[in-house]
Amino acid sequence: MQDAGFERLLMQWNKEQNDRPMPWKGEKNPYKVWLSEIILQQTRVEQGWAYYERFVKKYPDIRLLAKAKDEEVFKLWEGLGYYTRCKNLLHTARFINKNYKGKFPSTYEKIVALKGVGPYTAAAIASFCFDLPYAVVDGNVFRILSRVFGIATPIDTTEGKKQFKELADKMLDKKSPGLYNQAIMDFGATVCKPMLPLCAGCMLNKICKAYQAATVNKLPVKEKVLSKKQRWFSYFIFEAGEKTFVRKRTEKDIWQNLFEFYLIESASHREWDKKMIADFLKQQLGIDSHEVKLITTAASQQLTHQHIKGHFIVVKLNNIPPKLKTKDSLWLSAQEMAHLPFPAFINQHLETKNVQPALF
DNA sequence: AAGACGGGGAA
DNA sequence: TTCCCAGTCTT
Repeated sequence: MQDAGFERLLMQWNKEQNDRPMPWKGEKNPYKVWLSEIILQQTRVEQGWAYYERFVKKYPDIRLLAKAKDEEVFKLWEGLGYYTRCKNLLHTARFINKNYKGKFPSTYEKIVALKGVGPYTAAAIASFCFDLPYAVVDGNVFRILSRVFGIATPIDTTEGKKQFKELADKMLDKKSPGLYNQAIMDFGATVCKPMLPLCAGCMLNKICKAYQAATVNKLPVKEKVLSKKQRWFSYFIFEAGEKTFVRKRTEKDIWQNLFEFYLIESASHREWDKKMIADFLKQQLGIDSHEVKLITTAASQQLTHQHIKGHFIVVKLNNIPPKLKTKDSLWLSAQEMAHLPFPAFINQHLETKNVQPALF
């Protein structure tokens, strides 16, 4: 395939027009680059920015991160999503601290072997920190290459991934891989954007196949359509004295390692009134005496593959029922709870003051 | 090869 | 609402 000076034009754009400041830009410290790349996986720069700064401030080096308590790190990650990233972050920090004496590995093979580090992240670290010739292939690169070279191969297929990776490797500026990788991602984020790309003023529009064919908004091609699962969560917030019932989500599901209240899940909408609550508490938990303080209106949150809806029901108890004294249950004060990470779905309820009691 | 995994911003 | 984001891991 004719490259038509893609690399030269991209680097020219970078030199003349790229003005995109980011806290990790130009960073050579592999710990900080690694941290930023993990935070930025499937996450917008604007969303990850403040998280990166908080992490660097709290854990200036990998040793301090390795020695931190799990809950403390998860609390700092709270709200960022994809929480296995946080789990792997801690695992890898401790792994490097123990096995590499705190020194970040400097070869691609060793970097890509780290938990939570795939081909993209390894290429980013290797090129930014060690000037190794590995091309990053992220969402920006798929989009730019498919448009500039007019490639309609679906990017979410094995064949597509292979084709774009080969092209990306071919285009890479082997003399300055770090600069090139930074440039192509900045270009994708600021010019060759997913929606409303700035084609008119684009320095590459003369060589861009999609621009010439007016197919920019058709590329890149994705084959799969994602289906969404509907779930309904009824959260009972049990309060006994100053303590609230809380448990850790350990099952293989969303929000693993985060905390929550007592959960009843149903496949579809479930409405509660005082009588249903009384029956449920009596039959399932052996609770005789209680006071329903609040039944919220439906709360809702969109996730990528799921749509979560549900109620929060605040119930005041006179004492802690035996059935809620299991091994995985915690009864905590508000202050203790404040140190724990919760899903955004729950935090949005906790922070919302406009919860209005349902009529009952 | 397909599915799972969050949350938020923009259109 | 839908799409997509500096992807990776599991099944």
